[in-house]
Amino acid sequence: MGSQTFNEIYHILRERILAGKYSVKMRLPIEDALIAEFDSSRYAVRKAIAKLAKEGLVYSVKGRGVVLLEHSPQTQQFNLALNNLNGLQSLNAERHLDYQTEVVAFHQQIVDQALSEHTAFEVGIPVYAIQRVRIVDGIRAVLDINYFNAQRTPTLTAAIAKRSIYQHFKKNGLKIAVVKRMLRVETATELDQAQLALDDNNCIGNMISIAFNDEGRQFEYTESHFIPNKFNFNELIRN
Amino acid sequence: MGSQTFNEIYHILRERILAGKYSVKMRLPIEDALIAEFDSSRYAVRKAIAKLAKEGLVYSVKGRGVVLLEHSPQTQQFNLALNNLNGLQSLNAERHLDYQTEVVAFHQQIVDQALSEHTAFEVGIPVYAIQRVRIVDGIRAVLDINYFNAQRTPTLTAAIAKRSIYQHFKKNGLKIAVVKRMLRVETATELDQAQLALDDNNCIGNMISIAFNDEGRQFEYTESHFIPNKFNFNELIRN
DNA sequence: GAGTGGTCTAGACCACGGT
DNA sequence: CCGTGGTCTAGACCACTCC
Repeated sequence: MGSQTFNEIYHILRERILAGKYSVKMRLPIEDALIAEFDSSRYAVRKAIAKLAKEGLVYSVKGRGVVLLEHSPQTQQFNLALNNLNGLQSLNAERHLDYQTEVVAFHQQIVDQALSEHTAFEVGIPVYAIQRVRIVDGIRAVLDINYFNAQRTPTLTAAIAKRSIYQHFKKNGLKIAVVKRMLRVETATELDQAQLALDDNNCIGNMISIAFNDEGRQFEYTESHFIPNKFNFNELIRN
Repeated sequence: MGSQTFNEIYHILRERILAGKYSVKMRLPIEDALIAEFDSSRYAVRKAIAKLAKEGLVYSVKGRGVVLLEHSPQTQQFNLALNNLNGLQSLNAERHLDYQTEVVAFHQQIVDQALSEHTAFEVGIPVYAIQRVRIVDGIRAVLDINYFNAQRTPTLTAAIAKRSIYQHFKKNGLKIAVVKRMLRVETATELDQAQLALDDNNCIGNMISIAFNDEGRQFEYTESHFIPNKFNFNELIRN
């Protein structure tokens, strides 16, 4: 995978940028110069630059060139992307926090009208309904409320839910193609108050995820309720 | 702009997808068929598909084809992207809420060590420091705390801050290239409690934005503190 | 093995920025 | 005007999926 032309160019350029090699002019060399240096095609060079741009390191201006973005320790921190598809791991996975999981509820049910309206699952299909608390550094930090389409996921058990559902999916050949996410701040419910270490806070962050397999079918609806002051979400917006 | 080949193909395919024209097979026609139909190059067709994928409508699988993602009213809602570069407008701009602005504070200052550490501005440079409350539907919903590099932005006044700073920038030729964002949930400060309609809630959402001009220079650091239960942020993650 | 998307090459012309 | 990135074409070969 890493031996693709554009990826090699990307990695070399990235290293040079972070080492400050282009910081005098605040510009990347022009495309023709990079094509000559790497003895490759324009396609590969442009794809490498596009990857750098997606990461927030550079910005292309038509008619002028490829500009480097200023980067400080603070703005660098913003580059730790939220691109992890896994469940809790997406929350500041880079810290590699140790955590335990407590399964609060585990059962199967049929989707009714009310559940259908917010999960987007069809009425009548069977789902696994799971509630788990994630204990991070000894703190009850996250309440995960999952609904998995039972027809599109391998068989689940409470024991699997205590370990890693996503690893279980991976082992059984379920491929996650796309996740749509929504973030909001909400007043804590009684369930949140009971399960999470909110201290004096009476609100939670709610990360709603809808996941699709590689056949385009939704197999998951999840709400992750998390305590304040602990988790960050990063995003990059390009013009 | 809209007459580019790939953009035309994109719009046509998008319309067909939303009209359900491909929903039987849950697939897009293969690339060669689209090349033939639109009498264009593979480049244009692939670029159109890439745009659909970025939007969360399709997903390409090597060796199989381009799969349509299931879309329901709920998952469609997730497509309203957070791609607006403007300040408050990025918060659910599609609703076109009427709002008023109250300028709470407006002054110039020099960046000291403490301010430098969280804004990423260099110590010693002059900045505009502005605090504004956004009153949405009569509710004090957002507290914007802005710092603008005075050397890289056109002259600002309190009157401009009451209207639109971004329109003022645009008129004066400042181009916003990239915005890096961070989202978190925090315990409300005394300032938040004083300025926002928090009711019984004691937390806020905090959207931190660092904006760069098209020369790659940071010109803005902003914190937008917003009340719970009112704003949503969407995101799409692809594998 | 046939079908399909991913990568790559070698060109061409256009649109925009700066001089 | 020149230099630059953006779009586009016409091909080629590779990697993966499915039968």
